[in-house]
Amino acid sequence: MHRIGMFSKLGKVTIKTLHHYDEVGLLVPSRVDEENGYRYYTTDQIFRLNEIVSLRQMGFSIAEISAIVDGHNIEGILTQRKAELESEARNVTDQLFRLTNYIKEQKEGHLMNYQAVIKEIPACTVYSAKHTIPNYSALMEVMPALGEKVGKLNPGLKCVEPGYCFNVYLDGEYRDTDINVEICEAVVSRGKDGDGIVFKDLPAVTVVSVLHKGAYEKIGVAYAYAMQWVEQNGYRVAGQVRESYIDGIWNRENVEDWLTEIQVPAERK
Amino acid sequence: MHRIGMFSKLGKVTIKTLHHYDEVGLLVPSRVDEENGYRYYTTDQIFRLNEIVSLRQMGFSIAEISAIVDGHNIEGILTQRKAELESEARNVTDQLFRLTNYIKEQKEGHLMNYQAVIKEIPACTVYSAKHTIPNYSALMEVMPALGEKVGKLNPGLKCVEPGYCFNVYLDGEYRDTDINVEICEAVVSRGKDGDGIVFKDLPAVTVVSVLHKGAYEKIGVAYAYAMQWVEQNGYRVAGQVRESYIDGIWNRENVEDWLTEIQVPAERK
DNA sequence: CCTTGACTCTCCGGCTGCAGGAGGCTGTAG
DNA sequence: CTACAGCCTCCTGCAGCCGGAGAGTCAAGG
Repeated sequence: MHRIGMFSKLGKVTIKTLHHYDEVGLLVPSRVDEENGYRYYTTDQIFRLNEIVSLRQMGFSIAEISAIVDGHNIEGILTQRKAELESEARNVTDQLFRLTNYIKEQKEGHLMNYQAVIKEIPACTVYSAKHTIPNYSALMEVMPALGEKVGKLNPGLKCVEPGYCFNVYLDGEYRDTDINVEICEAVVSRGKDGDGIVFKDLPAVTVVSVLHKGAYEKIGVAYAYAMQWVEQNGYRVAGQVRESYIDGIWNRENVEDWLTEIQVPAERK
Repeated sequence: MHRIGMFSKLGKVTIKTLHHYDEVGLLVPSRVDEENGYRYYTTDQIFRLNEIVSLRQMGFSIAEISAIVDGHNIEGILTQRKAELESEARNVTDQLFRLTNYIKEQKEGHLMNYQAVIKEIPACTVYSAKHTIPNYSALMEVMPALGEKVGKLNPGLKCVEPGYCFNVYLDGEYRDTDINVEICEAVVSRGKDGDGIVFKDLPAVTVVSVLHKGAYEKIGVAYAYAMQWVEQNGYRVAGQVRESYIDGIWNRENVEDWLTEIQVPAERK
């Protein structure tokens, strides 16, 4: 029989840890003196302790270890932990990727105009319409007109708050004339289709998001940054890029205050 | 100006998170209504939020992010985080290795007689003596005799508690006759060398530890297990193996109760 | 026999980054 | 006028211990 200090040296764990394992019932001393509360352990309990330490070194939680040493659902717990570890491994590699990239950007003296963030866009219902417009500035005429048309077709239809209105450029290449674009705006419920307007339910999607502030002319840089980020950080483009309008002419006078978000659907390579 | 709910949707973070960032001063609303305490955020603050989210996705702590966005010691924090991540990556790979192995052992129906654990053996002072003994059972005569000899040479010298007494087999191959062995026992302080006895200060060392219970005859299996474990889990033997005696004939009558620990100094490959 | 010092006990608080919930005020739409 | 959503401020909890306070215990030395 060893007192706790001796036992802690034998097993090379701290007294606090032994206290804790006692408290949660994972490793209960074989005898506790009723008078003074001293804990006494047998040499044999080293085995149990060793098993616990071994499992903790594989990253199992106390609850899981309790189940394992009691023989409950061992296989399930092991395979689950394995899956967890694999996902952890992916995460760490990802973080390392991003960090390395970030450090490189810093060193290159990039002005860090852009910050890429991974986001989950929730599922939503949108109305959409495809247009061919002569040039980019024509967008600002088409969009309000489309809003009105939808309003007439579906009186009382409401957009979501905050607004989520985005375009998808359908051309396979860059064009500054005769641009094929699909305009989408999120609404709270479906409405009637018609007159080129179609309602759709979009699933949730993971995107790489890059914010762009200011005039639309320079938005190409934000696109470039987003695409490069996706490539350099081990992702792959997994859908159509959305250009979402947060602030614009409708609520800001000053062009410098306009705010646009590039959303690139992405998944891990 | 957006209220907190709106802003949380814009940035795709929870209200709780925004509360928290406000509390720790990382992202303070640009205006707080004095009457009702409502928080108001500007659209511009999305940028700051984005930067914070981006850094959190790389695994920085709140304190580190505060320092980074305030421009304090950016480079140091980044490189430190990188080192952390690299060590995390190694850890996860290690755990995965061990777990995979453990699962395999389970499936093979191994009786799980042994459990390997990584331990840190603290630095200690030992006396040691090299012997050539005719066979293994002779050990049990040599060891007590050695203890007495040391005691005479250094009266009052004390061993550490709990005892740490181990052998190192010096032969490059297995032998069951004329065995070269070094006997070591940890003591609280140095003493006089002499008569084949040498005091040494051993540095701390990381070992893979395997416990063996019962007679010494079958200890070979424990050795085999330990060595195999080292190999299969991505480690490399980094020193002489120690065979440490925890319980034995001196305190247990029953051979079944004897307890020995194989300590294989190991380092990551 | 008394003191000292090493051990042990039981609370209690803290760490990280929020989440969840209670209880109560606010603001707007019907 | 009444819902009802939205917001506020506490307070607690999580996981696995660590650190410390305050107090009792035990064996050895003077």
